[in-house]
Amino acid sequence: MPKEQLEKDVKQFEYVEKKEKRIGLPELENPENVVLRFAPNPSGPLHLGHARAAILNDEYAKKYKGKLILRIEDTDPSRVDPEAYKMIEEDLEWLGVVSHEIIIQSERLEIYYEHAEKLIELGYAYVCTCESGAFYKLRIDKEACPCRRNDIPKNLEKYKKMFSDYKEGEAVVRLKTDLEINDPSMRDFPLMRISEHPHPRAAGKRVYPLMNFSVTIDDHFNGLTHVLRGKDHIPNIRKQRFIYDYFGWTPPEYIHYGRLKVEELALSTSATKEGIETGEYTGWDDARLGTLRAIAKRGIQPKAIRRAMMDVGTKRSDINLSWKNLYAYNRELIERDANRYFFVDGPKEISVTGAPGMEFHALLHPDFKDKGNRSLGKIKEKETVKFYLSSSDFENIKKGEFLRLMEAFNVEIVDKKETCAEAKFISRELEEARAKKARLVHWTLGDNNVKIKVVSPEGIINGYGEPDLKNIKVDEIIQFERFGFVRLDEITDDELVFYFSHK
RNA sequence: GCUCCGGUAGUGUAGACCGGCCAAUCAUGUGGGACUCUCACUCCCACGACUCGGGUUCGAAUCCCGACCGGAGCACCA
Repeated sequence: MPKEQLEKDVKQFEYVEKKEKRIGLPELENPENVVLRFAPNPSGPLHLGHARAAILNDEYAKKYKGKLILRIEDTDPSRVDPEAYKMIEEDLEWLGVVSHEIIIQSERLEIYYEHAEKLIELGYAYVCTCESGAFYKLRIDKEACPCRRNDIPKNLEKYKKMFSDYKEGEAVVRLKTDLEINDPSMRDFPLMRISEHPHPRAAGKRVYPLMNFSVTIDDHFNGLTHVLRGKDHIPNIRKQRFIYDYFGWTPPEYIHYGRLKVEELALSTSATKEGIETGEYTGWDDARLGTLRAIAKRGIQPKAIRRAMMDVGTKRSDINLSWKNLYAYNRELIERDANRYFFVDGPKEISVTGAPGMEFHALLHPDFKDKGNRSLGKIKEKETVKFYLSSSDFENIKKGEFLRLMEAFNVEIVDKKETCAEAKFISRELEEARAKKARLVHWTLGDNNVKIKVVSPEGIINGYGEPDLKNIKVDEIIQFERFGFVRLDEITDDELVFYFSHK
């Protein structure tokens, strides 16, 4: 026996073996020719909750060199937002999720029709024209409705009429399950229904499959090997199982993850939509929302989200995702690329006398000198110079205080009023400020600055920024020193509009 | 109410299947300190958890039972 093999065998019996640390996602059960799917319903753009399903599916597809199908589940015409199809694809692209195939259920209605008919022909399904309340009552008592007793030709005839005669709510196709099942919703659950609501992509159609039916048909015909979805779908395994069995198909492996809540955030698409309509939110990308487009606008990197979702994994228990963790991952990604600038929030004037003429410079990034300098402006000798301080710094200063204007000089506060203060020049040396443990504050010049607006989830912050801010480009992420990271979203005629990322 | 599922530090996570190496991992956070012309970065130190009660066992975070807490489902939505 070769030495290598021997070592391997010995290792198997060592208890140390099982303590090897798992990295990344848990292994899949039967990972051969893996086919997965991400199946959102197109009622709006994707949010953080969707990101979990999308990313985890993507990671598994990559891990096993499998295939990921994007399946758009648009079989409830009343909940379809025509814009959503495009938005979902954009959001996935931003996330870096690669789908190898796109399936839109409203384009596959004929397949569902055909299979519903097949189930009727086989005697496994029937068309039920009972009033829904009446059926509900019978079902509670585990009793069959009159339609269940109809023969196959009769059912086929009624099925045809669903496409022409019956109105919405008048007929459904039901699967014959078992009236004795303890969960009433399992008993002869519906497969197809009529909706007269116009479908933006399936004009003229009025018969639609219900979720459990279309999902089963598609999972089967698309060769799904593994299904990763929220635990709210657990009961559906049982329902779908009936369909698999009637057709003689084998169901895929299922993995169900728990509910994901995000601190102080409502992820619900329908509630968001309502908020947009009433004007409470500015749009799908409102900074307060958990949509991916809102998060992107705030300069959060897709990789930060991916890492957070990998962290979270596929556990069954519910979790509460913390923004702090997400921000920490994001900071790690953007820190070294984010150049530094001064921005004063809620500017308050401070006039300084006796300063020498000088030019102010600072590094674009304190850890990378080769990135070069930025110019903070210049002043002339003996001029009374006006500076702005942020309102929080202004509030803290006291008369007689020794203060360091960062990258400039040291001053002493001579007088302080409600909205402005006067100071006199003392010295230029930073060391002196350090020795006196003086406060170091950032500033902008009174006459050479850029108007700035920062949009944050908490509201809008106005102020002034240093002149070199004119050089940055839309989409660039920078750090306003002692304020936080921001992303430039828009340059308007008179101001720069930033979105706040995090501290 | 009925039927399922879950509970490890503030948050997320590893360990659980196969009990001992776990006075419990890693990340984030928080507190303190060093560095720094930022409240960012970096470095150091500290803090902080097996929901509870029984049982099995020489030994339980891990197995069993119960309680409590949390969640999901109980649609002609997905």
